Amino acid sequence: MRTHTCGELSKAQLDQRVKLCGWVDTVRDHGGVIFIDLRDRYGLTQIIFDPNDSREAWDLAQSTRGEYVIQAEGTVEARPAEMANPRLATGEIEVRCDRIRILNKSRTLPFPLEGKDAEKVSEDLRLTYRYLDLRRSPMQENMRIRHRMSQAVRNYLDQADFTEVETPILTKSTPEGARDYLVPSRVVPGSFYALPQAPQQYKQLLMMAGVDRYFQIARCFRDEDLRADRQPEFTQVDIEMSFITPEDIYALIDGLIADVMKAVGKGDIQTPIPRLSYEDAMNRYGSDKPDVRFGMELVELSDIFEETEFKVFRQVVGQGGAVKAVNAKGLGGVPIRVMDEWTAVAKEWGLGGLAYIRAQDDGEWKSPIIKFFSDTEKEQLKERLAIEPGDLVFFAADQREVANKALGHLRLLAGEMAGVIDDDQFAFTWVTDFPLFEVGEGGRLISVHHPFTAAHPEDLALLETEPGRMRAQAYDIVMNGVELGGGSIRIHDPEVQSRIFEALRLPKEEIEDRFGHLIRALSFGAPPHGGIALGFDRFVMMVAGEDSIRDVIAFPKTQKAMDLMMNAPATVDAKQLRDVHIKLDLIES
RNA sequence: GGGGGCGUAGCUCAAUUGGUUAGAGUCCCAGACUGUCGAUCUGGUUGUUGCGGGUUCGAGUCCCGUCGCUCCCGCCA
Repeated sequence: MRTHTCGELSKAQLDQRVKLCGWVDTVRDHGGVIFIDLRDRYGLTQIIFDPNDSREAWDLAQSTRGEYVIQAEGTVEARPAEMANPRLATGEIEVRCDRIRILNKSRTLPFPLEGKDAEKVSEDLRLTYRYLDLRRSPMQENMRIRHRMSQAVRNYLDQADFTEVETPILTKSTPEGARDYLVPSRVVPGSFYALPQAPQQYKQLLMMAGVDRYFQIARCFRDEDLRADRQPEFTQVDIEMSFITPEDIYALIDGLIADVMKAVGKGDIQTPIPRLSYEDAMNRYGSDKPDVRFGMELVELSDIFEETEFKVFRQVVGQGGAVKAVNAKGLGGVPIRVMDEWTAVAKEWGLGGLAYIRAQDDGEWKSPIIKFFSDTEKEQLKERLAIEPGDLVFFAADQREVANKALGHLRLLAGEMAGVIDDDQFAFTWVTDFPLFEVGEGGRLISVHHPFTAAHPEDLALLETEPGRMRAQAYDIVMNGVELGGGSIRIHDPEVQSRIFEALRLPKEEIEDRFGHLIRALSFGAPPHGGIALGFDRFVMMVAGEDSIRDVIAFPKTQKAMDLMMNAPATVDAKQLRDVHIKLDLIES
């Protein structure tokens, strides 16, 4: 139907007879000559119709409207120099057409695809007519970026001798973790499959199968509430390897990220990617996913205030808590109103309040608490925080975890306000040595990563005594303050695995029922193994410079997990329900 | 489950802090125009102010409920 695409013609094809197909982007009708911008995925080409060339074609051209699909035939001509359009790749030429076929008409679109309003169209409209939204060039570009990234991942892992294996979508519900999406069984009444939250157990079983190096670009499903970076179905680059230590994972992923970033033209990533222990990340950045594009690190001050006159600080230190602060360089001039907002944020994250010092340009400190500080304390503060005129210092005094987290959030606000976060920079970091357990309600242990995670070799002995202090052989990869992925070395000893399940206080029957196959598999010569999973949608989102993964997923769902285009989920026929043995008794009408 | 924001013409937004007949740009329709590329010019059509109640002489505006979209907390091993 076409000899060329709308993106490829140039002076190289001068005087050639060509056929183009595409969508009518805009029509500029001058009464005589008519200009049409013809668009396809590859670009935009100006085609012109002159009544003197073909009255018939000119008439048809005049009847076209936006988004009509046409085929046009004509000759490639150079534009006069002053008529060239430097903003178009094809801007030096145009196609003088004497034939046109209208392949399909289009109703007026429910929203504009181009122009100043196109970027602001409400998202529910875009989602209802997603196929139209996807015609927009930013969306086309996002789909291309995603494609290039997945290709780069496949190439890299293929060259590293990985085998891509598909694992089941219809699988089994496991306790803990996210809520499962369930699929009723027709053949076994009253039984349900679950869609995988991740191919976790399958990939470990593949190691026991001797696959040695597995990967999958895997769809995962979690029935939890949505966010800008969370969809009910999402994609992971899922990786597992045998006979490895964390170092092997770091090296592999460093290389993978560098390759992928290169493939999308985002330059050279410095490898090895720097590492931070979980403890350091929390102490220095107040987050397990630190944005390391800027400084403003958290500074320890507890020792300075052990015996201070300022009661609030002294008591916190006396009770084993921490006094810490951040020097938000150059923000000394922020209005009190902002400090009030930040105080509210501080309280949301558990602080009693937010003390601060504003170092004025003349060097004088303004602060509600400074009167309590001795000269020595002030001197130590100034030195340790490197306070200069024009700086803003804010303090947190609380239990160490609370102070860290609160300052971590405030640090991000401060960095943003100071304009020190470079949107074009991509800063990766590993966070290592996560704790194995966190302590939940009633002292109950919960796996921080998942219950198959191996403990740090030195810490296994603490399992029955101080499990809360155990470190895991678990790691996250973080990009610009966003958790890109995480993984761990897995337990390969069935006895250790059983001890962990017991420590998690899972009932014996449940362990057998839900994890029996895994423990059994471990007992048949399971190799030491470990892996990682990367959140592919987030990765693409960051590279594409979007704020939501919805913009890098072709057909995403709304915050209520609805597909507005397909109108899913939806009710089904009574017969379909009978087939799967389901009766809708609990729905209140 | 909780907190915040938004909902007015096909689209993007106004509408004097309760006051006459709800406007603008754009899109769309018609006409004019042979070098535009956000074409231009002239004219025209377009409203259940998300929905349902309430207060009031009077509601886009205030109150209650509800629906939808969105951001966040909880949740997401």
